[in-house]
Amino acid sequence: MKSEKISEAVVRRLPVYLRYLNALNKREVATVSSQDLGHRLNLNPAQIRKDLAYFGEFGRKGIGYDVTYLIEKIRHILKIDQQINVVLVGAGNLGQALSNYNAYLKDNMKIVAVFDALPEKAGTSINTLVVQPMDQLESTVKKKNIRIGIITVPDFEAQQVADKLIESGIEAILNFAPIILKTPENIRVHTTDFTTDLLSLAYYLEDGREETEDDSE
Amino acid sequence: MKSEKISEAVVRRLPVYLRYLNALNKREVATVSSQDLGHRLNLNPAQIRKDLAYFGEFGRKGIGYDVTYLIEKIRHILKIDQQINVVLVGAGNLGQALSNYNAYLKDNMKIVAVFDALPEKAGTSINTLVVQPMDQLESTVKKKNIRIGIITVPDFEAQQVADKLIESGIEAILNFAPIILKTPENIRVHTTDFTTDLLSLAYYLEDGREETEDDSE
DNA sequence: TAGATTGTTAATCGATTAACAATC
DNA sequence: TAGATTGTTAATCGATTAACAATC
Repeated sequence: MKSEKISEAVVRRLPVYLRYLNALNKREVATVSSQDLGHRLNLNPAQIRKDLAYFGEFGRKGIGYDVTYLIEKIRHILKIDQQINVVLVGAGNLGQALSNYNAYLKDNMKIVAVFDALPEKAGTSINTLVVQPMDQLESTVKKKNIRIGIITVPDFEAQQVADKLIESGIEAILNFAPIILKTPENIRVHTTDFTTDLLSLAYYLEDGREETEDDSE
Repeated sequence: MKSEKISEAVVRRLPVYLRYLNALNKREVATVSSQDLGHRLNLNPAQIRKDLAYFGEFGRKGIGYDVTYLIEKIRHILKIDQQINVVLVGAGNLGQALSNYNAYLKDNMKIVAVFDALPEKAGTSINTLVVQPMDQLESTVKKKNIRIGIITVPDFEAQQVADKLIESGIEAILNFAPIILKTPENIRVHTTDFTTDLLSLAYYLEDGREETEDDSE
């Protein structure tokens, strides 16, 4: 166990480990080696061992990692050994799609409220949740102890919504609008942008141009 | 202009540059410096210059970059100076949400067909597109010259759908299912996973534990 | 004991940033 | 000419991978 700063790359691999460990657990596999994990997840075994070692000594030499124990540890590291409540702002198709993931997120994260800026959306239902108007955001965030906000509104509304979320006391934001949010530095923001993903994929298309095809990977 | 291999990090920044350049263009800003761009996009100006320099000399010393010229160049690099046709498989909420982005993607990428594995979905409509059954995939991909596939099916179907897409002649895949697809190495795959994003955000929550808060960033 | 596998240090690799001559 | 800004090389930083002693 060392007290180095943990890079974001490491943190983003933890949920990937967790997912596969959960699958192993379901199959009642008791133990897994960094070798196995690496092979399955296309990662270097040394990297996996190093990632985990940032947080403690979870394995046993000669044996590997106990699956249920490691699950427990990663859940603790990710702070999802307690339920984390999430609010979603933007009750459009994307918001609706994401709220379907609640089942997947049984790892103790849960979307517990949905808001929309359009007053006429208020009162409609998304899955089991009733869409609320924005003026109830702060009170609901506080009442339900909501700590993470998801933004699925059009880009021109996103900054305003982010501001309101932060004002309401949210600690982290997952932003689906294709803009760079201005936020205080104690608020963690991840932006995930479908169009960026898709446009960058086009780069890798083969085509009739004189590109050198030394794309070694 | 050098002929080094371009890293994925560089390629993923190009659409980000493009988006902001388009915004500048709309505002009829003629010229932009790496300084300006960096400030707006939270990137180091040297990095922006270096990224662009991989592909050519697009700027003018003492002046900066001509906005419309740079847009043209980046569009060419990303290969979206021609229309790229995209197929979406999985007509659920997420598929529907993504098909709404067609308007955004006016940069010459377009979702031109939607498929679903469930026979009863066939014939229903998503935006202006009629959902087709899977057995029409290959013929449609060929007929419409579709080159990229988006997978928005449940995780247990994703590998199968990927196989079919590849068989049909697709060159790249954007995968929204939380699994690691096995694909031939000439097929480019980007996986984007909502649950990974959300779980990794939880790590950054402040809480009552003895975490050292040297999270310097 | 022999074989397997961890945790960790050292080596490598790659990406970001700084610096600056060239030049508009 | 003076000021601004590029393109590019060199320096720095950080992340990944290899190697191996410790040990189950």
